[in-house]
Amino acid sequence: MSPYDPSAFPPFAVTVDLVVLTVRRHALCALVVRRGEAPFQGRWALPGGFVRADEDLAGAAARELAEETGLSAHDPASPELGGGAHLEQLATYGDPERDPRMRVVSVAHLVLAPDLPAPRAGGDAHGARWAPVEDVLGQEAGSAGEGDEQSGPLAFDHARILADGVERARSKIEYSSLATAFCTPEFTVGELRRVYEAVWGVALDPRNFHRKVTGTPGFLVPAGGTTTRQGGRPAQLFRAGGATLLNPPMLRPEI
Amino acid sequence: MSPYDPSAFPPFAVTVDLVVLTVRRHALCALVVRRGEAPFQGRWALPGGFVRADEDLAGAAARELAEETGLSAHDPASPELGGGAHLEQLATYGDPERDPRMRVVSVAHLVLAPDLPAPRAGGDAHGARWAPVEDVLGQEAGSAGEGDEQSGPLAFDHARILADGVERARSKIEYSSLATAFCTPEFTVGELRRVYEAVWGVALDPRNFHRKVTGTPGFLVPAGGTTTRQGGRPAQLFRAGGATLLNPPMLRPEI
DNA sequence: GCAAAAGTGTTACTTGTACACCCATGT
DNA sequence: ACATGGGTGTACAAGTAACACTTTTGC
Repeated sequence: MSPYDPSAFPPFAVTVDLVVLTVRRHALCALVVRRGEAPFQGRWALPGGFVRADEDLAGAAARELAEETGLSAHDPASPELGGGAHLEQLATYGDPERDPRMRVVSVAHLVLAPDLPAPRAGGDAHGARWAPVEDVLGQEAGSAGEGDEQSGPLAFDHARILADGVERARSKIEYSSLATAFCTPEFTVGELRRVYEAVWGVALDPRNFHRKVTGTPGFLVPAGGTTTRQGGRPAQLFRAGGATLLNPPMLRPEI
Repeated sequence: MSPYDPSAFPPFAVTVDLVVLTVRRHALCALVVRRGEAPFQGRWALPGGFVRADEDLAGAAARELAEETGLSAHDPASPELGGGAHLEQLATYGDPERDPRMRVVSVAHLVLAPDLPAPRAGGDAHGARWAPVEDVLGQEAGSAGEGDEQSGPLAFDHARILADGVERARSKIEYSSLATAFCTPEFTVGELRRVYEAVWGVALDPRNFHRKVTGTPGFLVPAGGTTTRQGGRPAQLFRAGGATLLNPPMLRPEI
């Protein structure tokens, strides 16, 4: 077979799968939908779907995201849309056996969103929920859940995709301002710190954290007001600044 | 269209493209091949080809690499094969217009290899060369070359893919031991330092660099002998140690 | 001897870390 | 008054940066 011969090539289906992460009740959670059809009927899976013939990969991911959650994506390449979630390509999964029916190559995308109302079951999903990643990726298969929420491990290779997405998020907030994507447009230093604590699963020193983020030029810009929504002394409100790279990085505590 | 409906999906061609990087004569170079057919006939492009129906993405990338260079890839997931090059997935490019003939989704892979003999033009490529990335990505279009080597910018969106691969390599050697993939199995501290200098395009302090890499446990292991192949006082030979993560990272000088 | 590259020592400075301590609100 | 979270000061440890200096080869 000659390279790029337009007439002879094996046909593939191309899909996008979404790792949608948020922070809820001090835990990192992922959006999962219940599958309505075989294979893996009744199992939880990542949201996703086919790429259409005329759309690019990021466009397909943004469309699926809107269909499943109502969120609008805000691709860093495109101009700012207020309130949009962060969207980036994660990796591509193309094992010949990953879908028992046919050859499917899936381009996984990572979405980081602020805490949202309960997800709406959009499109063809028969149910949707925010699953704590610790539960769905937990080593003890089938024992960690609260009961009826458990339906075995994720469908297809989605556990692997989710693990890769979580690892990407965990490492990327170290050296970028990505953690602000988990916050509402205006947030306090403490809220941002609780994001780091939930994503990393560690406790950070509030004093040193405050100095670090407020002392990095361009990372945070004061939004003007204060809030007491977390209790205690009123805290300054900030917005994400223009700086996307955090140098020196936020250090993740060992173990 | 229902998700995962095996009968109705738009057909895609899936290819792998390779960003093969090496360090030659103090410069970071990428492998490019001359296209033998339209479109972009006669232009330089990244090596690549179709994914076969029964192979996975990394397998297709390793096969193309062997066909174009004779190199064997050493996927970090699989056991160590002596002398293999580092191979990892880079990103996927799927703009509907990226290939004028049909819908092609390309899964780009990044390969880091030690300095090799002149590339052999394998398979269907009508020529192959190591192109300094500074030349092929240089801002001055058409002026930087030495003359006959120039044939305009890279075909398709390959300039973008190459830029992404170079950026990945530049950032990843900061916090991992990946730079050793550019070295022969046994190398000196000075040779490793020249890799960093070539990839980053900066000069590093030889004394501090030596302390940094030899003082990081597990990064380098003594191989036993010495060499004077770089002139001067004999230098100890090392192999890459088991440590893949470099903590604290090697700091890339500003600007 | 001289140049070149490999290593070691030392010092000044920057940054992270672990605290003690005070501030401003709700109850 | 007290609890809760916000924010500042400070001392110590650790790591970087910029050097001077010695070692061992080839020419």
